[in-house]
Amino acid sequence: MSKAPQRPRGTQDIFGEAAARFDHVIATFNRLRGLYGFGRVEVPVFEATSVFARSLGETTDVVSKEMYSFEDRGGESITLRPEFTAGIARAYIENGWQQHAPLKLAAWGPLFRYERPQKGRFRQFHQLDAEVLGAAEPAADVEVIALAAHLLDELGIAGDVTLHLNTMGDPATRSAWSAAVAAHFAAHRDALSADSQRRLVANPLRILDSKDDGDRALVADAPRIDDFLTAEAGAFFEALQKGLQASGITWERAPRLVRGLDYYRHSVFEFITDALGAQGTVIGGGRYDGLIGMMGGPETPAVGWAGGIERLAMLVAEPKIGGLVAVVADRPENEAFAYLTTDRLRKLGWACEMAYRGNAKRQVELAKKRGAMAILFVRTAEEGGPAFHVQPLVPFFDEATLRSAARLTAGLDSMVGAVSLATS
RNA sequence: GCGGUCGUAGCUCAAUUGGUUAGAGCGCCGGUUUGUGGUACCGGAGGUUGCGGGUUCAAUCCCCGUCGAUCGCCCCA
Repeated sequence: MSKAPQRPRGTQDIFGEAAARFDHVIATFNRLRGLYGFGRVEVPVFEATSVFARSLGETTDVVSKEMYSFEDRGGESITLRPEFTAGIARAYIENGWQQHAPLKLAAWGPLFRYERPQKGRFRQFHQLDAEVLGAAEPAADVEVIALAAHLLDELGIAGDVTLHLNTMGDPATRSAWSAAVAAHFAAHRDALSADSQRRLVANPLRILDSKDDGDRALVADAPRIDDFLTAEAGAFFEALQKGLQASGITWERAPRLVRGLDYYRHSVFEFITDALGAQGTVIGGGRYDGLIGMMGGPETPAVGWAGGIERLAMLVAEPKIGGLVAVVADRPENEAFAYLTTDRLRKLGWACEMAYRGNAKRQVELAKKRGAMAILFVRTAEEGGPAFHVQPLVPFFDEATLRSAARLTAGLDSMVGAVSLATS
């Protein structure tokens, strides 16, 4: 047992009901992003380390300790993608996608971060991602947020999740506010927790979401960004809120919600639930007008979000699994008819399966255990062709469904000859 | 990186203050019964108690380490 291979820490084998939830989240996302005109984009799962290192700037902890980086055989430093945005930005620059701007893109897939696992936090995890590149208008922010809100609604979890919204303003706003916040906390340095004294040097804005009770008192009368907004930044935030309101989206103003990296501008938002403990952010995003320019591309405004598939999957209701029609040959000599029936059913769009082994009785038992919707017994009619007996197993396997089955057998009729349909 | 809790059949869990051949349900395999079929009964397989070391006459239980899981902190792109 101990010699058997064990999956690496923080990875998961997703199966059964959990896999069905996972799948449901992705399917819903794919459907909705189509409704909003977001095209699918595929970018590499690994990139040159510099792609992520640059987008993360000098956040040394993140770059040095929390990325899966290694040297390939050519001696190049490679990193497993810890986020989508940097790779998409790289692709945008490299392929000259500015010709397509404004470009609406969607992606989903695995991401990797070398972190201590917690509830809803893994080393290989999966995210949905939606980005609008090359649009400076607040309408783009409205649209990506609307997509996120719609997704939560379709997943049936909108009631558990709150949209927290803030603005970082433009660069002038941000630097003025940031400096004021730093000055405020510096003036009360001795009252800050040890962690926050460290933040004061590394990233003062992060003190705003400290969990320390003592810090919170100081945070309460920290300078507010609203007092530093330039006319332009204020107008942008105003337009965003008007757009959201007109779209029927509700939100909570979160004046202390921030992004540490300074290429973020204007909108910052997170959809948060309290149903998942400390890892309550289910979708997070914002506008990152400074990123593409910083990575060496043309100055390009952009806005987007990413959502944790695992976290979303934990919140969705149990999807109904199964629902197959089990085809059972009453006797071995009916197997050929059963194969034919199964084939026809599938080509007519019915989900169905035949058991691999066991006699008819056993197959019935297993079909029931597996949650089949109905059992279709294939028999031999007195005239020699196949005869069928339908046994519904679930309440919603109703008359319409039975009629469809009748139509199926009618189709078989022309192929096989004499057919009789027996229903109970 | 730091701290708390946890780790016993395939799964969910038991096992009196450390005490003899570590149990049950479900699942799995086989049989009987039933017979348009989810039944009931009988039997069977399956564990070096995560792994390694220590204390003890004796360890699932106590101690140390390690690997995982879980909850929180740090971090959060």
